[in-house]
Formats: sequence, structure tokens, C-alpha cells
Amino acid sequence: MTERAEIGADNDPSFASEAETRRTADSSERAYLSIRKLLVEFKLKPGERINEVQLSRSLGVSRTPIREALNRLASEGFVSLTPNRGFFVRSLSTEGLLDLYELRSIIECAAFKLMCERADDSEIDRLRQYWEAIVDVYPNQPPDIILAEDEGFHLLIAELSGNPELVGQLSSINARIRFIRRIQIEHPSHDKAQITSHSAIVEAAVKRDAENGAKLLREHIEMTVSATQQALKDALLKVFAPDNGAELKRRRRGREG
Amino acid sequence: MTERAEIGADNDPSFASEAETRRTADSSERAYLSIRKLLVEFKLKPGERINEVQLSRSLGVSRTPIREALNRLASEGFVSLTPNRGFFVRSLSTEGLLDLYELRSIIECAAFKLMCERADDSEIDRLRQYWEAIVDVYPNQPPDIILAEDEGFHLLIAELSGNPELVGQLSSINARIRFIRRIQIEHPSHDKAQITSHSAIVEAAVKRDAENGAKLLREHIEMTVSATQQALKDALLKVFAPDNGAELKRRRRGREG
DNA sequence: GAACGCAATAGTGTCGACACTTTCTTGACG
DNA sequence: CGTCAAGAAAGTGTCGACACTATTGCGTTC
Repeated sequence: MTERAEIGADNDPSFASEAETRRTADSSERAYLSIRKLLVEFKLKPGERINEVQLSRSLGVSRTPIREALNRLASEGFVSLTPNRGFFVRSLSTEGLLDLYELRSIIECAAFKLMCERADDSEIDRLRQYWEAIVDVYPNQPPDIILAEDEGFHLLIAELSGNPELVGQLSSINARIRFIRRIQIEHPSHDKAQITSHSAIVEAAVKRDAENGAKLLREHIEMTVSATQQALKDALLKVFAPDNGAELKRRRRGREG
Repeated sequence: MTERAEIGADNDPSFASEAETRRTADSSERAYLSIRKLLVEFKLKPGERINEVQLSRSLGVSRTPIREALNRLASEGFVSLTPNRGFFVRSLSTEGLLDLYELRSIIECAAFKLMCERADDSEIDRLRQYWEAIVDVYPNQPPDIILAEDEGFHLLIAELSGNPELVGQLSSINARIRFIRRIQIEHPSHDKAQITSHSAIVEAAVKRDAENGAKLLREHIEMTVSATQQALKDALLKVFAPDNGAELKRRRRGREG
């Protein structure tokens, strides 16, 4: 079992530079971001046990900030903590993801309705402008940009609901499903449906048609859910294939692969 | 879990016993519970800066588990973290609370609808039984018990929705508004309204009347919101009066008293 | 006497070390 | 051969110490 800490974040530019006495500048926060990145990119694999020492070595900080970051990630649902055994990468079961999408749908529909009630015309116009500014170039961009713009669109609705808690919730949900959305986005059929959905949602917002807008959002999200089923399979393949099939088989022993 | 954390928690039986080498048994978790208790009981006051050293002394553990607990509390929204300045008790503004209640209403209504769709008859019956088992003694109990039973009722609905994310969200929200709910519960007008609401909700559940049940829930929660406004004032008085008025005045300088 | 530094103090952020627990290895026993 | 136990190794949980940053208090200057 030549473990070989291939976490490989040594080359993460946010760390490592200046091996000097620069003990400053919040290693905790950088550790958090780095680890989260490792998680969403499957460098740390679902179900896997996280070795703190290894991680701390590869990120070049002590275990303290690593643990702080992991604790944070635990209460955000990225990892789980078993006493005396450590942190584990949370398995992504199909149901788990669907639950998350369902929650997202609930939050977003509610946000939309509240926005219709509360936002003034200039605010609704901000939403329209946001979408119009990106709609033309939308499909011709790298996945990361598309994803960010899409999240921005939905997040803006949450903001215009006037309830910051909704924004917080949605952000957190977004972070957790981001990895799968990125994979989804690369499916070629995705873009056009996305565009027409968003345009229709903007239209409903301008008309302040809360019911219809919420319905569109729900459908918009549900539409992606069915695609998610397939994307999830792709993801699992992508994650476990590189090494070999044995890995997958081994994982099966535990709950929810 | 009966840990009574008088900020001078040296006398907290969950700690301190056996000053032996018993370095075992998760100080972090206990610190988390203790600090959260201090927060909901206003032993640590809104806006106040939290002194880690002091806390660690009074809880009898080192700063490490204190910090882990605080980080957790931070991502749950109880406290906020300003780099290099430390943790602050999150101020409770009126809007902040209303936002939280609104979120709660959203989650619970959605949970109820999902429960109507998905739960089988025996599960719905569990809800009915839960309520019938406590309805008779409900008002004649100490506030903590009433609160726990009430939360249990609503949490059960979330569970029966079949979506564990909803349970998690609701738990977290409950924890954050618990302190104000406890104060509310002591208002004498509270009980009867609570009882009739819950009974009606159970009835709707049995009939699987999703729309009506959600409406009842929404009203049930909104009803408490108006009471919350007053309860909040009471709470602030209760918090700041004991010392003296100057404290209150000082806080005013910062945002949202 | 008010504004400005500047030293002293208090407090956070991170580290390395060590105690305790879990997991792995090895070897005796059936 | 498989099972189990004892010891070794690996890993987590917590601690005390120190580096660095913010704050406070004091003396100096205008």
C-alpha cells in the first residue's frame, strides 16, 4: 500500500510560495478552500478516510488549520466526522444528491416568490440585465465560467428575495452540488435548455408572475435532476476508473457507494 | 446531555470530574454543547467578543477544542469570525430573526407537502400518535420540555418528508431560534393556540391535504412571528438590564443591536 | 489639552509534541 | 489453514508554547 500522498496540492499556488517565516495570513482559510477544491474535484474520493497528517504535509501547514477547515467542511456536509477515527469524505449516493436538488428547488422557488412580492422594479431589472449581459456568450465559454454565471443568476434571485438566510443556504447547497453540475454542463444538450429556461424565468419575474416563475424554476431544476442520474454514473466512473476497478469493488462494502 | 454550563463551568459535571490523566472523551463535542448553551441562554451576549483563553479556562480544556467548537458554531451562524480579531457572538437583529422564521416556514411547508406525497399510512400514524401522546400533558410542563416536544413534532414532519437534508436544515434553524422560542413559550397565551394548531395540522396530515396543511403550518409559524417581535424586546431587556443600561448603549454603536 | 506615535499588554493563529485509540502485523495455538 | 491475541505502527485528540496582530495606555509634541 504505497500510499504516496498523491493529494498533490503542493503545486497549489495559494500555498507553498515563501517558505519563509511568513506565518501570517490565515492558513485555515486557504486550507479550507484547498480541501474543498480537492473534494469537488474528486482528488479526495467519496467514502475515503482523510489522513490529516498527509494532508497537512501536502498543504504545507500543521494539522491545526487542517482540522479547523475539516470541521467547517463537516458542518457544511462535505465530510463527516467519526470520533477517534477521523474525517471521511462524504459518499455521494444518488438519493443524497436528489435530496440536495430537492432542497435547492424548495429554496429557489420560495426565493422567487418572495422576490416577486418584495423587489422593486429596479431590482427586477438588475436580474434582467444580468441575464441579458451574458445570454449571448453564455454557451461559448469554459464550464467553470458557465457554472459561475448560472450560480450567479440563481443567487441573484435569492438576494432579491430580501432574505439573506436564503442566500446563505443556496450558496452552501451550490458548493455541495457544484462538482456534479460541472460534469453535467459538459453534456452538449445542456446549454440551450438552460438558456430558454432562464429567459422564461426572467420574463416571469418582470411580470411578477410568482406562481408561473416558481413552476418554471421547479421544472428547470427537475429537468437537470434526471440528467443528474446519468451524470452521477459518469462521475463515479471518472473517479474510480483511473486507478482500477478493484477500488470501486472495495468501496461497495461500505454504505452507499 | 444534561450539561449545565454556568460560564464558570468548572462545576460542570460533564467536565472536570477525574482530574486524572483521563484525557479521553471528546472535549470538543462537550465544548460545543456548553458554548452553544451559553449562547442560547445569553450568558454570552450578542455582539460580544469571545475570549478564547477565558472560555478555555472556565470550561477546563485547552483552546484547541474551544476553537473547534467555535468554528462549528460559526458555520452554523451562531457566531462570526473576524480574522485576527476572533469570534463574536452574533447580534440578534429583529430582521435576522424574522428571516430565520421565514426560512423555517419555507422548509416546514415543503416538508409537509412531501410527507403527504410520500409517507405511508403507518408513518402518518406515527405523527398522530406522537401528538396524541403529549397533547394532554402538553401545557403543564416546564418550558424546556414543551419546547423539545414542539421541536420533535415539527422535526418528525421533516423526517416523514423522506428528505434528510430537510431534517438537517430544520435542526439547525431550531437551534438558532431556540432561545427566543423559550422566552415566547413562557407567555401564557401561547399554549392553547399551539395545541389547536398542531391538532389541525395532524388532521390535515391524516387527510393528506397538503395545501391546507401547509397553509396551517405557515399561519402557525407566522402567528409566532408577531409574538416574536415582543419576545425579542423582552429578551433584550432581560439580557442587558441585569448589568446596567450602559451596556445596551455601548452596543448601539455597532450594527444591529 | 488634543493628536500623535510608541511601548506594553492582551489575544489570536499556528506549531510541534505527546497521550490515547484504532488498525495492522505477526506469531502462537486450535 | 484459520482464529485469535499481543505487540507495533499509524492516526486522532488535546495540550502548552510561541509568533504574530490588535488594542490599550502613556508620554511627547504641537
